Amino acid sequence: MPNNQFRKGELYSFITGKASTAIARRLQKKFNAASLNLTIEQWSVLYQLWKQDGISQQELCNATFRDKPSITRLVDNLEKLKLVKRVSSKEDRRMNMIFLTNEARKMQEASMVLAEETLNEALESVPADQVEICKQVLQIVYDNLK
Amino acid sequence: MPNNQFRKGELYSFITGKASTAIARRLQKKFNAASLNLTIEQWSVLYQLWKQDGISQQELCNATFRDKPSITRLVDNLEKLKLVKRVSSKEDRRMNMIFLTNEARKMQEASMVLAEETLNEALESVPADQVEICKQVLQIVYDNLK
DNA sequence: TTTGGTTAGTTGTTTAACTAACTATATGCC
DNA sequence: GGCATATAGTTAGTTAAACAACTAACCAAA
Repeated sequence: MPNNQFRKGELYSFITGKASTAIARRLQKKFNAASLNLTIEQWSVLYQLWKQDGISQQELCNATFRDKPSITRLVDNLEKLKLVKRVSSKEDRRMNMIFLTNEARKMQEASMVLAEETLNEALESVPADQVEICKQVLQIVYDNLK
Repeated sequence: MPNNQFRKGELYSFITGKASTAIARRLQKKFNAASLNLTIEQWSVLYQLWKQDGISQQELCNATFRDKPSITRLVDNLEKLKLVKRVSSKEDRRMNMIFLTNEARKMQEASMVLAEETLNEALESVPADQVEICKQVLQIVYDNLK
């Protein structure tokens, strides 16, 4: 049974995800305005490290839904900014464990405030139960395509 | 009143839109498998032209939520692929009207079948009313941040 | 008619995504 | 021990996004 409730005209924006783009752009602007010298992509990597420091690049790939070359470059750029450090693992010398610097740790508080602020602005006037349903649908979509 | 029903751990994936990324990646794979030599971004431009041929680059910006440089480059690449043609307007010589070639017109049917197929796969087992709510929430999010 | 502001589009630069091809290390099997 | 295979990460090349600075054309008011 086809589950496609999209009229033709709506197909494009669901596929290309204009809402999440808009959220990312808004957050980026807040970062810039606060002189937080970070891209959203760099922030998404730091975000995982704030949750757990010292994980491997492969674990960052899984956590951020990126492939290995993307993480290599993001870690390159974060290292140039002196926000993370690669430390090769002693147990398995193929692996780099990625560690936050003190400077990166200091950015957590400010950036998380801006991220939550952005979500509040995005979800203004949306009832809580509808946000919950939306989250569930997006999760199922992700799982369906994984 | 804060509307933020996100536990911290979910914040990132809502902001960066892993679901829409997954949809785009799936559709791109279908294009490649079908030897449709198109990126999703190029397809999103053609999609607008299939709806209405001969619109300006500015109208493409609005329709695809992109800025002008992005559309300039996408049209550049589509022109290289001989899928569109720039025709400068006679009424206003600043404007380029973008027209599909015959080759591009031939791609509509096949690519739309793949796009709808992708959406059906993405939304499998999601009840219609929940899809409807999800669409509404994403639209509100977009409008809130516009 | 010219000056100032606006609109349409282009170019340059940086960051990132994706694919494919690659190196180096680890592991498991004979 | 030696070989095949898998895993971790890097490099190269193309496409695209975001931003700033730019050119060209249009338009309106002095």
